[in-house]
Amino acid sequence: MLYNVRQIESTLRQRGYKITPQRRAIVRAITGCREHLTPAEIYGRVRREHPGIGLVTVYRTLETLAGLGLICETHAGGSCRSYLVRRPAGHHHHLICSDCGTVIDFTDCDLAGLERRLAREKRFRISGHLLEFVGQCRTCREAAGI
Amino acid sequence: MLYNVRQIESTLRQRGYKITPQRRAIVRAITGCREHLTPAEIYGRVRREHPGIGLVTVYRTLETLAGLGLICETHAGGSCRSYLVRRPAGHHHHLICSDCGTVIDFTDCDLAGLERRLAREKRFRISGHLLEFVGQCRTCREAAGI
DNA sequence: TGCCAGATGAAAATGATTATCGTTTAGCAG
DNA sequence: CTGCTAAACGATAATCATTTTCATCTGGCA
Ligand SMILES: [Mn+2]
Ligand SMILES: [Mn+2]
Ligand SMILES: [Zn+2]
Ligand SMILES: [Zn+2]
Repeated sequence: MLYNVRQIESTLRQRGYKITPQRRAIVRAITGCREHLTPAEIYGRVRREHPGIGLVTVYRTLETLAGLGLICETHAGGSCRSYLVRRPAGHHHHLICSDCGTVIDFTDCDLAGLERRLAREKRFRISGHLLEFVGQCRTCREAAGI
Repeated sequence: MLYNVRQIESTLRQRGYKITPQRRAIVRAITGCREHLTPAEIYGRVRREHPGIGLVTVYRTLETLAGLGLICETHAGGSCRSYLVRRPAGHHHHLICSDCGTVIDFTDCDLAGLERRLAREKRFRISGHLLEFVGQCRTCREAAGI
C-alpha cells in the first residue's frame, strides 16, 4: 500500500542515485512512521542511529525523494512543511483535528469524475490531489464536554 | 459569495477590533484580488496606498482576519503561506500549479456523502474541508513544450 | 585497488516569521 | 469638543527554517 524501503532504494539505484548510509537512515525513518514528519523531526530521528549526519543532508534527501514521487510533501500550519511515505497513487486524504492536530489517514474517495471535468475545463494536467476534512476528533470533543 | 469589505469591517467592529486605516487598506487589498496573496505581496500592494505601514502590521492583521474566519490561509510550495478572501461556507477548493504556483478556485464539489460517512466511522465532528488538485497549468505545460 | 562524479557536512547567507518595546491613535466618556 | 486609555502601530532585533557555498569524503564501477 505504501512504498517500502526496498522499493525506494531500488528506485534510487535505478535513477543513478547512490545508496549512502545517510539516505538509508532517512528512508528508514520515514517509512517507519505513518505520520507526517517535519525535516527537523526526521533529522532528530535519524541522528539517534546516525549521529554526525547533517541537517542539510536531510533536506537534500527529502527533496530528492519527493522529486521521485516516493514521499509526499505537505504544507500545513505550524512548521509548515512535512513529509509522509507516499502511496503509489498520487493522492492523500486526511482527517485533521483542529484542536490537537491529530491526522487520520483514510483511503477511499471518489474524485475521478471531478478530476476529469476540472482537467478539461481548466486545462490542467492533474497529477494528484489532497483532500482534508477539518474538525474535532472524538477525544477532543469529549474533553470539551460536548 | 465571498466576504466583502463591508462585512469584514462589520465583523471586526462587532468583535471589538478597532478600524484603523492600516486594517482598511489590508482588507481592501485582499478583497480586491481573487488570487492568493502572500503576506509580502499584500504588504507590497498596501504600501502603494499607504507607505509607512509596517510588514508586522500586515502579519498581525492577517492573523486576526484568519482567526475570525474571514480569510483563508493556505500553505503551498514556494513562499508557502498565502491568503484569500473566504467564502462563508467552510470549504475551499483549489487547483494548484506545481510549477508556477498559480491557484485557481473552483466552486462545486460533492463531498457531503463522504463527509457524513467519515464523521460516523471516525467519530469526527467535521467543520470544513479543503480539496486541492495539484498539477500543471496550461501555460506551464505549454512552456515545458509538452 | 584506484578513480571521480556525486554526496556529505560545517559554516555562512538568506528569507520568512515572531517578539520586544516605546510611541501613536481609535473609540469612547465626560 | 477635549482627554483618557486600551489597543494598535512600526522600528528593530531575535528566532527559525531553508538554501548556498565550498572543501572534503566515498559509493560504485573500471
Ligand atoms: Mn483520492
Ligand atoms: Mn466543498
Ligand atoms: Zn483532537
Ligand atoms: Zn503554472
